Amino acid sequence: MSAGERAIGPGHYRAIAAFRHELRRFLSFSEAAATAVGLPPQQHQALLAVAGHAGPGRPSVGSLAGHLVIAPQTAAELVARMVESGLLTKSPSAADRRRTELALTPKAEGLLASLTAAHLRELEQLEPALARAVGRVPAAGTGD
Amino acid sequence: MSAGERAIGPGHYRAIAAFRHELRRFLSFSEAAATAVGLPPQQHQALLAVAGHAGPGRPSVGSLAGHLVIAPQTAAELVARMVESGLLTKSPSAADRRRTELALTPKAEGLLASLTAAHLRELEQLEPALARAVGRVPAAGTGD
DNA sequence: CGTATATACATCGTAATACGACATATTCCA
DNA sequence: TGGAATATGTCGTATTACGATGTATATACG
Repeated sequence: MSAGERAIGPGHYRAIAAFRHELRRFLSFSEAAATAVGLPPQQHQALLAVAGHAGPGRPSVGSLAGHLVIAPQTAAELVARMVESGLLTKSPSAADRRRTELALTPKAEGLLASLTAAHLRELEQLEPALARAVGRVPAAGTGD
Repeated sequence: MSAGERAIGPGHYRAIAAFRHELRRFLSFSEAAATAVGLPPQQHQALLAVAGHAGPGRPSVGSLAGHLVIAPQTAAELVARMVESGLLTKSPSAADRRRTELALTPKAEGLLASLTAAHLRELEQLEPALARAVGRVPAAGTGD
């Protein structure tokens, strides 16, 4: 075959399907854990993104969207729901008044700490399974 | 602190947030790739699960649900949409007539092969980033 | 300085998908 | 055989995402 083409076979499908299954198991656990404490899954992810924000200062609505890989207006709606339910506070940025800076409320900090502890335990189990699943994905063109 | 408690700190949040961000980037790529060939993301996952089915014989609606970690009736609805659009075929199981066995149509095989080639390329890039992100998650209780 | 353009956030209507509750057909078992 | 369990299907509802669009603020440039 010519350069750039890839031969796909049953081995590829089994390996990638197994990888996706591991991802889904973890995501399913995470959604259930969030729901169990009364938090929609996306709101849990937003709390984590705000608390784990890398740069200096507080994250904005736009940087939250970037971190969650969602459209900016989707992040704005998500934030509005979370302010409404007492999980986030918004404050206009002093440097750029178009921006809204986000911060966790004490209530949100408590929920996030609890959820994160559970996730750390789950991740300790997921890590080997996920690494195994990724490692078993054959290199393209070598795989059935 | 007492046994079983976990001290959660900024390091945990940053590490787990980074891990989730890597997952989201991959999932976002995958959704975009599926959509680009006219396939809803869940239907792409269903094709992969059927093609990568581990056991002997063909997968049923229920085993598809198990693999995708969704409720059985959700899988039944998904399958119905896919049969409607010419991606899957259903046939009653000879051994247990409650079950419906699933198979890909040639059209679906073509789409899946194309998508899988693209995903193999993406996974080659994701693997190190994901492994790095998982590896940076501190052990519970040691983390800020 | 003032206008054009870009950026950040917000609002509204629409679409996709998942689940709970429930229904039906088939199988298993006492 | 009768009843419980299993597999799939149907329907109504809720969540959430996005495109299109609007408004406020910032920036570039002549």
